[in-house]
Amino acid sequence: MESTNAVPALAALAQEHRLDVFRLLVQAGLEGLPPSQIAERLKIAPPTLSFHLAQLRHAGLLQVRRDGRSLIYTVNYEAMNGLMEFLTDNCCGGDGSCRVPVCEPRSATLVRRRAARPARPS
Amino acid sequence: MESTNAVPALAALAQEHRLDVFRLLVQAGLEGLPPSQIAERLKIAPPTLSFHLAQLRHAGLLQVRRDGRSLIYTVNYEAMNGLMEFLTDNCCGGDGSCRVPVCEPRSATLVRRRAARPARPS
DNA sequence: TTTATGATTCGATAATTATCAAATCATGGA
DNA sequence: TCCATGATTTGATAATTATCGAATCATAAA
Repeated sequence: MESTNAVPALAALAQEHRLDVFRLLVQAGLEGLPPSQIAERLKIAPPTLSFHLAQLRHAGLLQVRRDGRSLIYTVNYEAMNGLMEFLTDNCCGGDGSCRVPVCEPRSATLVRRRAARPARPS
Repeated sequence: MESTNAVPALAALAQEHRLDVFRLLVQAGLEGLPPSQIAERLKIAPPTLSFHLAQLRHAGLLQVRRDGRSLIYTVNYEAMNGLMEFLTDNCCGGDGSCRVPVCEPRSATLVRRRAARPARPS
């Protein structure tokens, strides 16, 4: 994740409806949900939801696949983890004391420790 | 961190200058930096920077203290960690496979594992 | 008190964004 | 082919946001 991607991603999340949608899909996991169900659960008008889903997708935070007449939206966990890493990059001067969040559904490798840098002269 | 706080926090970060400022302060750690140095490093006009610092502060992401004529801005790590937790809340249906990011400068307890929920019937 | 410096606030302007009714598109079934 | 359903796109409107010159505020030193 770079600055170029991070700002649109954060902007996408910085809206009540979109944040709700994103969090719902984070919880839904790889299975995902169609707009009809999201709209019903969160009480969002279909055109408005469609607009927000497009924003999240263009920001790289969501992926979409088709299943018959339904579209299925899922979280792009790689982008989500990349954003977390970007925000905490070189946290506290990179003393190695902080950890990066990693969310990988049904995977074994879940937490990576940052490479520690030599302490700065004080 | 709740939804009420998360949207303003994300909105605060969803702007190029503010994201740069925040990340610079994340790296600066508890020591922090005065606006004059931030402005110089990031090439931001003082009134504009002041506006952005206020946004970040009102969002709860920054704290400020005074040192003579200078103000010193620092990251509110608790708010930062709360935001991370909120975004990854119940990740992947809460199967316990994901971890929460925690950044605590000069602290020992750095990663907390989520409480796993019983698996849903499939 | 006067002056200098670091920082914020005011005010005006330009640009971006959220919403939803109506129309359109895409797929599957009759 | 025609119809029904799930979803998106268009278009218009209302609301919010970023920027910076000029003015103001706060602290420290002369």
